[in-house]
Amino acid sequence: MSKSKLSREKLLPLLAAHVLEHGLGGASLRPLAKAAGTSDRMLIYHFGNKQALIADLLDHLAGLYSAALDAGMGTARSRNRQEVVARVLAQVGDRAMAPFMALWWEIVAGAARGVPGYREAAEAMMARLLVWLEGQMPESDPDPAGGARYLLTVIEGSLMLGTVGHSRTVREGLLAGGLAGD
Amino acid sequence: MSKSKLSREKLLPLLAAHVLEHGLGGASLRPLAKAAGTSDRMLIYHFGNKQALIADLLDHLAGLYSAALDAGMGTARSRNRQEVVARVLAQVGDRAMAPFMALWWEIVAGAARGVPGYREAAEAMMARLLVWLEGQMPESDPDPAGGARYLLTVIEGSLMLGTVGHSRTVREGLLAGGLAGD
DNA sequence: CTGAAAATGTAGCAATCGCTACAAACCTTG
DNA sequence: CAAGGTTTGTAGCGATTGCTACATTTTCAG
Repeated sequence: MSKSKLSREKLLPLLAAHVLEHGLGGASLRPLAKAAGTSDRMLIYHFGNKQALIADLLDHLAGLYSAALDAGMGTARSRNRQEVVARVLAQVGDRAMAPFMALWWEIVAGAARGVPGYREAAEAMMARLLVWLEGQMPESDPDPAGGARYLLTVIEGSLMLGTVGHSRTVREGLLAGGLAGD
Repeated sequence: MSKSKLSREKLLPLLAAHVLEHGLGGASLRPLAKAAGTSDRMLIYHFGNKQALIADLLDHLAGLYSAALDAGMGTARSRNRQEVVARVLAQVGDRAMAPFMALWWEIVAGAARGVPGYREAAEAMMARLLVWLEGQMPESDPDPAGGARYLLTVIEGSLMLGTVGHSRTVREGLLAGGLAGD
């Protein structure tokens, strides 16, 4: 292991906090370093270059994301798909998750542009979310695997429309699609 | 009118082309100017400052977006919701729309971070897409307005998962949700 | 204790950022 | 043609970018 993996893992949480607050795209070495209590000099020393730093950071953030998911949702099973959608949207739309959401769209944008590492990170995060969603499906569900994929699609669409100011569109759409309580 | 609106509208298509190709976030004045055949000096002269330029540009891009939508889809009505989803995904997932998609996620990311002008642009673009979608609904549909909102949610979720490498998840989800031909 | 390796500070480089000061060219109106 | 506003080129400013050279301190194994 080059350059002591330990130091990097001490730094990552502080870097992640800064990125969650200020965004990923505009993050430059000196502010990042200040947030982590070091110098740009040391960030390069530990991570090699900025791109490697971002890659490590994305990986770390993916871990934080799934941890936040698990922490936020109780273990009680939902009784039907509508309840799954409602609960997930309620949790993920929570204020505490807002920095993650903002970061998430930045990652999606990076993936769409082909920025190195972004698509992999996004894919991993969605895969994790999908597994987690499968665990949230009602016991009585006839097709938990397919249903989870279906709900994931609907939920992500809802989140996007919500961040863009179309919460009302989402509400009416879920109602019409039979995915919201009437 | 300050600084001749005409000049700005001559510039906007060229600026838009550059932004569609190279992204919005990393766009800086000098490359933009070169793409438009001017100098950074003149961009500031015509638009006042970069933020105003971006605002005008977002508005122009929203126009391009809806024009591309209308141009791409024929006038033939779909027979059911599955067909609407399939056709819209086919068109919007087309190669020609890829630059728009990449730009779109950048706009969403900006909206989520509260960058001035982004949320308004995104909201307007989704509103336009929604109207357009309503016009694409099957004549026999029992609830075209609600259905369009529902399909918009599903479609946008599908697009996001697609750009992130989860096309397979989308396929299986649409099938399970009764929104894809079996 | 010693010597090598790891870790860190200080300074700075070339490039780019948005933007501006100044002056010259240009075009319109009288 | 003259005057005055509109448009443009040139040059540059101060700040920031990722990164490096060089020297120094700290740490740890023998």
